[in-house]
Amino acid sequence: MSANKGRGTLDERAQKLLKTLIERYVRDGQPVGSRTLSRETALDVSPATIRNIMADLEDHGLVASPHTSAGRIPTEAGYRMFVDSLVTVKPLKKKVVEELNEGITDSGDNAQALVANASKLLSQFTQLAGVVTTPRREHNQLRQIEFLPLSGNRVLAILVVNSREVQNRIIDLDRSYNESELRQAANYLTEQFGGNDVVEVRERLINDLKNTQASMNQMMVDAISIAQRAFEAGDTEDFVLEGQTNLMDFAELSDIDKLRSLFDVFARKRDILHLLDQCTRGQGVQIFIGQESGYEPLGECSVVSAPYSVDNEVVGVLGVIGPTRMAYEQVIPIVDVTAKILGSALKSST
Amino acid sequence: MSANKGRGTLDERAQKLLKTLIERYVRDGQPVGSRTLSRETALDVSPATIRNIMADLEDHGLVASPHTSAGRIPTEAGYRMFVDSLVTVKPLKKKVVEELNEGITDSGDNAQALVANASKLLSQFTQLAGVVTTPRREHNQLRQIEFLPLSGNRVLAILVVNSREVQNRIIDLDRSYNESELRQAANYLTEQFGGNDVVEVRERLINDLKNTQASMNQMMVDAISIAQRAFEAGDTEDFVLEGQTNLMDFAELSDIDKLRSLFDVFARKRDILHLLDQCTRGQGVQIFIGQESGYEPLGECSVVSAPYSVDNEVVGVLGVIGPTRMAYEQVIPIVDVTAKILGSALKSST
DNA sequence: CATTAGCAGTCTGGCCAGCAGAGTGCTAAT
DNA sequence: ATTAGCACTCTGCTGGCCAGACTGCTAATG
Repeated sequence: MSANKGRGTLDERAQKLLKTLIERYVRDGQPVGSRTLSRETALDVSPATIRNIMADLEDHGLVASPHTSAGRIPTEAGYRMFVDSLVTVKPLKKKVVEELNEGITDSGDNAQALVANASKLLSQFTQLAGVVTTPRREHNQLRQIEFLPLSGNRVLAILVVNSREVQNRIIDLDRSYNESELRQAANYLTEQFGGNDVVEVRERLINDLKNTQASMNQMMVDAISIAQRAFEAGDTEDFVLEGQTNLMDFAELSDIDKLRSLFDVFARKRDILHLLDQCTRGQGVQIFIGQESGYEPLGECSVVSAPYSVDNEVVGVLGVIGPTRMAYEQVIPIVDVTAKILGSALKSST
Repeated sequence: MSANKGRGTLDERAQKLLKTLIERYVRDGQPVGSRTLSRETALDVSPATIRNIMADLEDHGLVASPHTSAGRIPTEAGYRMFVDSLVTVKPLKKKVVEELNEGITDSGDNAQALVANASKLLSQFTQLAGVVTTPRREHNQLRQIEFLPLSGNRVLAILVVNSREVQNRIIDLDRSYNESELRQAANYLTEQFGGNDVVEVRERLINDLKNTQASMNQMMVDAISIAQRAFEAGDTEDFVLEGQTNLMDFAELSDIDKLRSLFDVFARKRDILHLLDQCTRGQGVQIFIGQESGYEPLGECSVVSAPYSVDNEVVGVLGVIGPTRMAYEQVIPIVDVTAKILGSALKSST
């Protein structure tokens, strides 16, 4: 038994064959036979030899045949090996990078529009479904607070953070406040905490309320309790999915039931968010192949994702979702570059 | 030739048969034959008679047969007649109304959440796709204006309207303004225009700028030109679509290409918005059947919609989209009631 | 004269056999 | 170790066949 058999490492030739097999299979979706493979490679070996090697690859669990007299198709393990060590990512053409850059930069300057556009571009350029989580900074600088009285004991709190994001929340209070009370409270808070991190502000608020309650006048106490309520609910995390209809073109998803459960997962959002969350750790492009994601409806799908950062802080994840049989060597650089562009676009708009 | 033949009006018996034919066809999607129809009705006529009547109905263009030896299925004209004069809408059960009511009312109190929930409920209760346009009032009462300086000549304008909606826009100006200038301008505008209708404010702004420019001090001119910019861009109208995956269960849409073009229309949004816009005129439930919508991808779909109002003013449209073969007698009251509930829910949250 | 029974005609959908095409695994030769 | 050759197998397509379901027509009926 020679080195390229059994559980050992793979022959270089075998690797090369696996690579071309996957590339070929990705191209036209048909199981690849030995004859085709022998013609495709420059190795100059006969189909018979290829058949032997294919048997080895099958032992390794890297390829499989759908039935006796079909060619081979890659298994998930095969794809895994491919993306880990075999794939040669083509650097993107300058023109493509420019198009991406313009597409994102030109999309107005609010964060939501940038994100939506990035998602659209991802789906356009890859012909898969693009997905981008809304940015979510650890460090949100509080700029200003306003309170407006509503009916009953309710108050509309408006927080301006990071100089262009506006959040507003309705808070229920224990008693009603008039306009001037609220204005005083808002001014006090803005003065006191403006320029500080939101999380930090929240902590200081909690402390202040506990420790110095006695020494503060009623207005400040009120202001703080109002503000505390306003900070309670964190931002709702979310993502923008575009081009999901692209997925309907793939034969492996033409089964309407599979497609439906896939779309249902998208609509439910929770699972996808959880999955994307995992991509936050680690930097650079990450790939989930098929079952690796742990979600059944994503069974025959892969996720290629990359976190994007502003000021060296990871604020979100973007990527594409498509069938396991996708052109990784093209998708990977697109995801990679888009993440970088989006990151800097968000930065420059701050 | 008797009264129920040719282009004349329809026999009562013929109408009854058309009705049960449609009800039956809606139920199980199969062409309905004369034998079935004779058993289904209490008319006590033989299949042969039914066949004669069916021939009449076919002359009238109300039913058609897919091929020689199949039963009949309703045409679009048939459905049209059905919904116009034949259908007996069952009033909803109290329990259902309550569930709808609670489902919408309990969904927090911002408008966006209410709308999203209404859409979800529509899709749940009908097993079709639910759609609700975001409310858009003619009369938006301006409550307050704030300006915050950004980098360069840009300013973040925050408008509070109708006491709980907050809009913010970034505007480019011809020169930069410092914080105190902006505050003055904001105060001036809020004082001057607070409580007025946004559209009206805009008009007054344009006039003021033209007529009295000379007599105003620079600050006011600045304030007005800033505000004018802020009012320029109208609200972006939009809709919330839920449960589109429900549509994948219908046999008439199992063709993946039809499904795709349908979903593409949803994603493009523009056409759907235009279609829904048409439902604004006229009150009560409106129905588009198949080609009537004028949009090709909606070929085999119907839209059942109703406008919803706050304070007697129509502010949006909601409805469901599903295959032409849908249970109108159930869908119609659901849409109707949901529109009313959503309207009053929006009112009470003002 | 409307209604009905009966009958011939027709279209679909499922089933099966047969066949070409593609590819494998094995064996024996190089 | 590689390769040529061969027998074998599995798919996908085609055409024929048959049962089932309806219709439209004609002639009979109250």
